[in-house]
Amino acid sequence: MAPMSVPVPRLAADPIAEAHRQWVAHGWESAADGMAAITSLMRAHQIFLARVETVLRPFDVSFARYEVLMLLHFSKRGALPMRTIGSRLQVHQTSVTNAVDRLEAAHLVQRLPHPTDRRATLVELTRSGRALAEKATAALNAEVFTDTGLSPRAVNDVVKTLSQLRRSAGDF
Amino acid sequence: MAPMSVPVPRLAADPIAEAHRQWVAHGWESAADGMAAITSLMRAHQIFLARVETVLRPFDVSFARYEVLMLLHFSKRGALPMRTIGSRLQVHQTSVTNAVDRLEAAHLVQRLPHPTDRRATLVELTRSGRALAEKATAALNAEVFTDTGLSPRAVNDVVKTLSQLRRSAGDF
DNA sequence: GAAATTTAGTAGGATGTCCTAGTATCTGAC
DNA sequence: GTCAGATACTAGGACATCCTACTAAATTTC
Repeated sequence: MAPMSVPVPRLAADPIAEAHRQWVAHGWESAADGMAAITSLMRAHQIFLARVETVLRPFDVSFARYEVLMLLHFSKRGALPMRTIGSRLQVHQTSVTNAVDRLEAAHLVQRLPHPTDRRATLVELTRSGRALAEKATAALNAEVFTDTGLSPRAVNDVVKTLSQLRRSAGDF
Repeated sequence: MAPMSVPVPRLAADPIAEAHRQWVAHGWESAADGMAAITSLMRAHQIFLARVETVLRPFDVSFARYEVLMLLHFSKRGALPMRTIGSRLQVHQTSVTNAVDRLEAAHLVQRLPHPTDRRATLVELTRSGRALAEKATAALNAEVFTDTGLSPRAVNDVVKTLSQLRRSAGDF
């Protein structure tokens, strides 16, 4: 942190506003707003992912693996087929294989044969996996989710707008 | 695409709305909205990144490398120090090194010694790099940015809300 | 009932991101 | 002027994501 007596250096203008101006200057008015929206999304994602990963680091899980744990935590039996995990989280099967490999190595989940479909594999939360999910959630709630840096109204707007977007993209 | 006579299979409910319900059910009301907002952001990011990468694939550049090209394209001399690229794009120096390595291998940019600071390296857009930036932008404008799947009003709201957020996160 | 197709999961590889560590150079305090 | 600390960049490694290709098992078709 800079001492208070030292003026904070002038930061450059918002790079996205700058890009928007460039888009307009090049005659791409009709795409400028969309470009700004998508670029904003990319940056906001980066910012929040970093925050979340920082909070999760002491628990030795990534956000991707945390999402798997929570999905299992919320399921009736604490177990789901790999494939189901992939569709709920909207990630590629191979990403699920990767995440489950690591979770299993950390004894947070365990692979079990599916009782009726021998192609499928069930992923089951272990006792320590469930405990970790709860502790990590408490930390995320306290340190990230409760105060996102946006007003409650803005938070709601973001959720609504993006859910409209996800729906139009076939997310659900 | 499914023929019109075949009913579209019932998709599961929105997974984020479902997670929100779970959060509330577990007594985490004060964090539920923030969780939903951040999770929505993650999904929206994933959706748009995939769209953008699909459009850029024929040009053999990723979105990360495209951003570097555009930054150089918009600079006065078509050249910037590595470090400047990193701060403008808000990515780690090593990510810049990685992107520039690949862009240079594709002859889209070229590394030059900095005239006054021998520690620094200038990255300069080549003729073909500039041409590619223009063609890729035309494709992105036409296929992604002009129609994001959101209303113009929603697009503006997203930009405004997220810029407030980026500012509070120190993004500019 | 057998063959073709679809589905579930894994393996290997590419890309992008970050982190830590290391080298070279510049800056500023003394 | 020297030397300590800051700054610019690269190297190597950990993760996460996707893609293509492959095996095994279930389902559909005929």
